[in-house]
Parts: sequence; C-alpha cells; structure tokens
Amino acid sequence: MFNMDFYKKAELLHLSTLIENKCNIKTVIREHITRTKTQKYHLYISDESLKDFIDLINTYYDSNLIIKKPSVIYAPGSKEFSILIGLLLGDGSLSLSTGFTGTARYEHTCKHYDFLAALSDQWLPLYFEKSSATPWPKENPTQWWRGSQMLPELFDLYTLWYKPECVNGKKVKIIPLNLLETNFNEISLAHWFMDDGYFYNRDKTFYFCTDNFTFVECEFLAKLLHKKCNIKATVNKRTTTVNSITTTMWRIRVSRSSVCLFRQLVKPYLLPVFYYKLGSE
DNA sequence: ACACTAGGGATAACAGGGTAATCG
DNA sequence: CGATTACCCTGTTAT
DNA sequence: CCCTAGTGT
Ligand SMILES: [Mn+2]
Ligand SMILES: [Mn+2]
Ligand SMILES: [Mn+2]
Repeated sequence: MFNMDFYKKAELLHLSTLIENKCNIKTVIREHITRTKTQKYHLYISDESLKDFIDLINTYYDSNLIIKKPSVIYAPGSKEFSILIGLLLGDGSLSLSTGFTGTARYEHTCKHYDFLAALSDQWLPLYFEKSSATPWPKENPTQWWRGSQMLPELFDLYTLWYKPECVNGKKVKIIPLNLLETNFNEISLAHWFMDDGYFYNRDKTFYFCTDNFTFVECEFLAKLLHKKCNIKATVNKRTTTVNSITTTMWRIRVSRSSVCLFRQLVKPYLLPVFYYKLGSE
C-alpha cells in the first residue's frame, strides 16, 4: 500500500490507470482522514494483482527485499525490544498517530518520576530522547506524563497489542502470543513487575495485576514465566463487585518455591524506587 | 507452611482526542 | 503557510 | 495496586 500524501485525488486516479495500463497491476484508491482531520488518499494494490506486483518488485530488488520498509529502531531480539514488551505488559500504552505511525505513552505518579526519566536515560533513548516529561495537572501536579516520538514500528506493535474492536468505546490490550513466545525474558519480567507487580506481605509472595487480560492470556503468561525464567506461577481468581455487578478477573501468583529466584532475577533491572516491591522474608 | 478465594478502596493508571508550537 | 508533531487536557476505572 | 481476612490441604 502506498501513502499518497502529495497527490490530489484526480492525479492519483490518473496514476492508478497508468499503473494498470503500463504494468497491468490493478490498484484501489481509498480515502483516509488523519486524526487531525486532514484528507489523504492511499493507493492499495488489489488482491488479484498482489502476486504480480511482488514478482515485479522482485525482478528489480534483492530477493528478500520485497518492499522497502521504514527502518526499525528497536527490532525483535534486541534488549530494548524485551524492555518494551515488559512496559507494554504493564502500564505502558500505545496510540495511533498520523499516517502509519504510533506513539508509546506513559503516565506515572510523581514519586515514580525516575521511571519516566529512565525511558530516555536508560531504556529506550531513541524513542524518548526528543520528548520530555510533563507534570499534570499544572498546579499541584500529581502525575507525570510522557510520550514517545511518532514511529512506524509502534504502529505495527499497536496492531498486535490491541484487538480491533472496542470495549465501552475503548481499546483493550491483548497479549501478542508469538511475540512474547520469542522475545519475553527476565528483562521484560522486571519491567512488567515495576509496573503491575506487587508483594503480598502476609503470604510472602508476588502477584501480577493482570486484571485486563483474559484467563487464557493469564495462563499463557504464567506458563511463559516457567518456560523463560523458570518461575513457577499460577492463575488466581479475583472477584469485584461494583453497583451489585460482580466481575471476575485473574491475577498471576508466583509460587512460594520461586519467590527467591524471582527476587534475584528481577532486582538487577529495577530502579531503586521500586525496591520496596521486592519485600522481604 | 502453602495455596486459593473473597472483597474494600482510592488513585495511579490507561486511553481518547484537541491544539499550540514547530517544521519544511 | 499548511501539515504535522509533541504536548496537553479529559474521562473513567481496573489496579 | 495495596491491603485485610477466611478456608482448605
Ligand atoms: Mn497493566
Ligand atoms: Mn498498572
Ligand atoms: Mn504501576
């Protein structure tokens, strides 16, 4: 699909017939309104011509370079990508931006300011170095907000981390199974824990607040902990009643036999502000 | 000693979306 | 100067 | 998220 920012619709129509006549490739023009209400047009290769199109491209480019993609800053396999996975499992959120880009966003209470600083200082500098954290609300701030640059690779991640439908007018995060299967590690675990983990002092064990995920997703995550980090974990039930409506949610509990290992594994990656979450025996 | 369920509560998250500032 | 971006504000509740 | 509490093995 081509992003035809610079063509008026009439010109694009002309281009479309030109491509069909000269190259015998059918295209479709689709209207696209950006978030800031600017009208644009996108030129898609129709399904029936897709194979021809790829063949054509392949005769002019290297074998595995089918379509020139925007360069990726933090690719799967990198340490930064594993960090990003942990952040998205936790309190991070993605949103779509103009064109085919996305933004990663974070909001934290003031006492966790270090977390927002670390986004650019330690963890994902190329995403966050051009932005700054802003306090909110203006007078008597209680929280800090920070967004990444708009980036194509974050658009791609958005399509994996959010299901297409809305729930109550909002997108809900889902677990991209394949992505985690290959990229989750103890670094992801540590960042996830800083966000959504806590220590249950009476029973001396760790929980993850995975309320927004389904039982199946939580089960997957618990198994992932065992497979990737050798941490035994189970899925526990939680019921909440609001206005006499009870809803069931699921949380992940680290087994007592894995608590020490968990602590060792995670501590090197934690910011000191979150040491309190590690608890003690 | 461990594992699991039930649930209260207040805010620390999440997600939607508008616009001033910036940039080519 | 218009298009795009980084920030800002809001709504709301699952953490 | 953090916390209190109760049950079952
Ligand atoms: Mn979360
Ligand atoms: Mn959270
Ligand atoms: Mn958090």
